[in-house]
Amino acid sequence: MTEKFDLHGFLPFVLHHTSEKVSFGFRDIYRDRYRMTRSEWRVLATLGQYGPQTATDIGTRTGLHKTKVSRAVTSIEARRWLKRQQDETDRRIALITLTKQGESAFASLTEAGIIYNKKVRAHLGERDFDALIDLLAKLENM
Amino acid sequence: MTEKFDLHGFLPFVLHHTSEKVSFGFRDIYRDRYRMTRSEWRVLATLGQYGPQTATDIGTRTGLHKTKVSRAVTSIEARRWLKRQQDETDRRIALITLTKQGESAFASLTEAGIIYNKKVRAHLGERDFDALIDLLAKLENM
DNA sequence: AAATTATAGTTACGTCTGTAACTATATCAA
DNA sequence: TTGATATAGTTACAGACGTAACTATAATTT
Repeated sequence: MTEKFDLHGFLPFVLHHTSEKVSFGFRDIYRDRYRMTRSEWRVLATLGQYGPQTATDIGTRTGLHKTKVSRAVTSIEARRWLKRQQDETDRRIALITLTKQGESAFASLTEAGIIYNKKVRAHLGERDFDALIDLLAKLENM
Repeated sequence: MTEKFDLHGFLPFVLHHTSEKVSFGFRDIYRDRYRMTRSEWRVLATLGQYGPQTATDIGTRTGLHKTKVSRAVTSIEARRWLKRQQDETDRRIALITLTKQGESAFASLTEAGIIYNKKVRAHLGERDFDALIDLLAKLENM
């Protein structure tokens, strides 16, 4: 007896669909306001939230591939939103730090992010929203 | 008083990160077995699950942009995994149907999909897994 | 110390994607 | 009926991405 496959219960499919849908609304904001890609936004947000760190740290925290991180860092650097300073004792790595302009772009986007997130939370209901966040966090630690 | 932004509670960010992580494992399967892209797999899966339908239907069900659907359909057609037959009364649309080869690729991948999904379900726990699926479904209908 | 292996990060190349413009057909309005 | 608008789907172009190969440096092994 073979089991039946059901797309609605297939997590990679459902998760991706929902993720894209939820991301759209906020993507418009950072794209229209600053012409940023998703990778760039994710790198900026990680630097804003966790402070100065290496490219590898950013990759670990965002789940972005190191080439995406590298390209995003290069392009954000070109806007003067971050600076790199090479580590003296290990010259392979560099500490990446947001500039004041970078911090202020981050502040501007997080302000919009909080509003956006509230909308989603209201739509879904606070209880369900919080439960969802918890479940996703649990899933990330697999 | 300004609220503090927290990436861990920001749904677009968390959702995308988790989605990519969960998708990786299964992506390897359809990529290595058939050299398919994610869009192609999603189109194939939708045709397999819901049967013959138009490109617009596929787009609605997958959330894929119509250009992605168009390209995926063209490339799956080139493998002889689907056929299109133009509607007689509305010649803008075509009904897309899997061939036997398409059905058998779908069967092969869903078999692997069921196994993969079970692993994730076991990891997360059945109760949590089912709760997560329900919450995502609720979110999709926003 | 020299050779080997591992890690951080970048780059080249081909593929995939997003946007906008386009073709073709159908529907609606005057 | 004609003209205007809407819908289905494709395509061109530029930009983003994934893979693998690469450079540079550090750590480990012999």
